Parts: sequence; C-alpha cells; structure tokens
Amino acid sequence: MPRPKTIDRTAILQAALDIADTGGVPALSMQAVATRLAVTPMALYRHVANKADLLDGIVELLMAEIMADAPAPDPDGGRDAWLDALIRTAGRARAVASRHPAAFTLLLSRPAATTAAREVRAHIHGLLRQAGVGGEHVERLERIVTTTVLGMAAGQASDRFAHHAPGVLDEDVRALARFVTAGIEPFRSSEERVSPAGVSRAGRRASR
Amino acid sequence: MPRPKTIDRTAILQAALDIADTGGVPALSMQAVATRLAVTPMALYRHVANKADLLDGIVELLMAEIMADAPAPDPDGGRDAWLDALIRTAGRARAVASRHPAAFTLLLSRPAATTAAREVRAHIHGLLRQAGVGGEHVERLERIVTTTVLGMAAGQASDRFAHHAPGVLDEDVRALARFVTAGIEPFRSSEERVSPAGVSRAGRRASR
DNA sequence: ACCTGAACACCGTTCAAGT
DNA sequence: ACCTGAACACCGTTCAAGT
Repeated sequence: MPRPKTIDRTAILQAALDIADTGGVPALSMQAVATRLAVTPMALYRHVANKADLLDGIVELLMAEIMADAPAPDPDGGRDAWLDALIRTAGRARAVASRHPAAFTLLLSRPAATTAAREVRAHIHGLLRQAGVGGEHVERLERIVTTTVLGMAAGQASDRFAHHAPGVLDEDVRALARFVTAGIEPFRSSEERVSPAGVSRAGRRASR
Repeated sequence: MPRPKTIDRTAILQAALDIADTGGVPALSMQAVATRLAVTPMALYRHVANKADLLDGIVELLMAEIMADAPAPDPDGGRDAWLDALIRTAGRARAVASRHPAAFTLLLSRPAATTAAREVRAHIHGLLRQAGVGGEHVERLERIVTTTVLGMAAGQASDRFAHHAPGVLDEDVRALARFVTAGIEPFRSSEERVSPAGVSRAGRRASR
C-alpha cells in the first residue's frame, strides 16, 4: 500500500532557501532542511539527488524569481524599449539579491545550465538584438553584461560592499546603468534595427 | 622548553590553496590541510582562528598574486598608459583565475577588507584617476570595473562558461576590454588630466 | 511508493594534557 | 610556545527495513 507523499522537490528547495536566508549558506545542511520539513534527512534523497543538486535547485529558483513578471520583449515599444527592459531586469535581479543575499552568491559560482538560467540568457539576447548588437557579439555581450549585473547585485547584497551606506549603493545602480549602456555602444550597428523610423542614437537617456 | 615550530600561517594557506586547486573547494577541510602538513587538525588553530579565517587568507593570497609584478602607475607613460595598465591587470587576474579556478570563486563571495585587496583597489583607483575619471566617481567605478573583470575571470575559469571553446574565451577577453573602455568613457572629464599636452580622447585604441 | 533507523566515514571545534 | 589525544556535536550518504 503506497504511502501518501508528504514532501516534494519544491517544498525542499523552498525550505532550503529559507534556511540560507536566515542562517547563511553554512547553515544550509540536509539535516536542517529535513528538520524544517519534519522529516528524516534520508527522506530528501527521493526528491533531490544529493546536496549539489539541491544547490542547483536553489539557483534555478532564484533565476525564475528574476524572470517572474518580466514582460516579453516588445518590438514596437519605441526606440529605447530595450534599455528600459534591461534596466528593469537589472532591478529585479537586485531585488532578488536583497531578498536572498546569502543564496544569491551561488548564482556566480555554479554553472547556469538549467531552464530558468537559459530563459534569462534568451531574454538578454533579445534585448541586445533589439539594441542593434551584431549577431556575432550577442552571446559574448550577454556573458559580460550578466556577469556585471549579477556580480554587482551580489556584491551589494553580501558583505563585499557592506561598509557602504544605502545611498552610496543607490548611486552605484545609476552609475551601473550608465556604464553598461556606454559599454554596449561600440557593439551596436549604426542603423537602428528595431525602429526603422528612428534616426538618433538610442541609449543616450540613461547615460546622462 | 619551547618546541620548535613546525608549521606557520603561510604554509597552512599554501597547503589549503593546493588542496582547493586539486580537489575543489568541497575537498578543502581542516583535516585535509593538516594531513598534507603531517600534523593534527588542532595544530592549525594556533595559526588560523578558524576555517573562515583560513578562507579569507586564501583570498589574500590570490589578491597578492594578482598584484605581483604590477608596475607602479606611471604618470609620464603617455596618454593611454592607464589603459595598458588596466588591461594588463585584467590579464593577471585571468591568469591567476586559470591557475586557481576553484579558489578564485571565493574572491567574489567574501568581503575584501584585507591589505592585498585594498592594494588592488588603490591600484585601480590610480588608473581611473589617470584616465580622467572625476573624484566622486572613482570608487564607484572601481567597484563596477573590478566586479566585471573578476567576475568574467571567475566565470571563464570555473564551470560557468565551461561549454565554450578556448578561442571563444579569448575573443571574450577582447570584447571585455572594449566594453570596459567604452563603459568608463562617460565618467571621464573632457580635458586630459594626466598628460597636459594630450588633446585627442584616449581610450579609443582598445575600443576599436 | 515513500519514509525511517541504524550505521559509516567524515566534519569543525573545545579542552586538558604533554613536551 | 607549540603540538597531541580524546571528546562533542554535527555532517553527507549508504543500505536494509518498515508501511
């Protein structure tokens, strides 16, 4: 007679994320997760392969949270639509990082081969293409931009920049937008690819 | 009668780095370090406060390795001296990352309050000032540039970008130089601050 | 099918003891 | 001053057993 299922993978990942949020990554043990779910540690192994798999699952959760409510790229959204979307995506990453500061560092230390991670990449690819970035540079630039944005979000949320006041970090965000916008510039083709009517260069707004 | 000292802090840190290089961060335990030094785990505690202190010591070692042989900023080195120096520093960071791929991820997850870390920051500050970056933006831009350069070096050395061929990564390095150079541009004052004779904008070379 | 209990080989860290 | 031995409370993971 089959037992009723008492836990599942998402419950495990959610509990693990909660533990990391409260006690930091060092507190994140299989036993701690099991205790929080009122279950034996060994019960977890039916739903996650091992601890590495559990950590990858957390990364997946965070990636999905970054993409949550992200509007699909809007080709008719005006000349600078891609820039607005990019800045909003960076803002969501920062929000997720401040909700889960400890777990967020996992994003930069583990390979991003999961579905949600691929979605984030595809999202950025689309925005860069909208900005007129040449096809041979889209993936390359995505790696650079993603690293910068996630790295800054992680640094701000963790202890790495901890000695700074909140106002300093807000100013950092504005500077980051200018930096990324200007950094992309040399990779854009001179004619606008998205809005055929556009004549002036896009991207100036956030850089000043 | 005092015993002869058999180990010291640097020996411990070096052994720890070796272990991380061979077996990854998970293999890095106090017991493994002790065994490699032919000593009891408890002997380590006279030289490092605890495991967190040991990890911070490794970060210190890596930072020092990045700064090793870095020439002092040369104010008379021509208009683009700062850019050459910045690119070479990034190159050294990348070399250290490929020598110590596993340990390198620690650089981005731990606060950088040690001496060597401060030296790296001061080095970058000097280069940015040479580039004509306004004083109110120097520290901010250092955080952004350092995050980008270290993050890319870590990503290339770890599993995060592992699915790419070496040639792709070489091309990434060139794109990174263009990106950073262009990203800094809006923060530079229009008149050159370092070479009074200079008239044309510096930094164009690497961005094209 | 899903969870438990007992067991194994490890962890980081303490304390008192040896030289 | 520096290292050891024994001990404690934890780890991740296995295997066979229960329902």
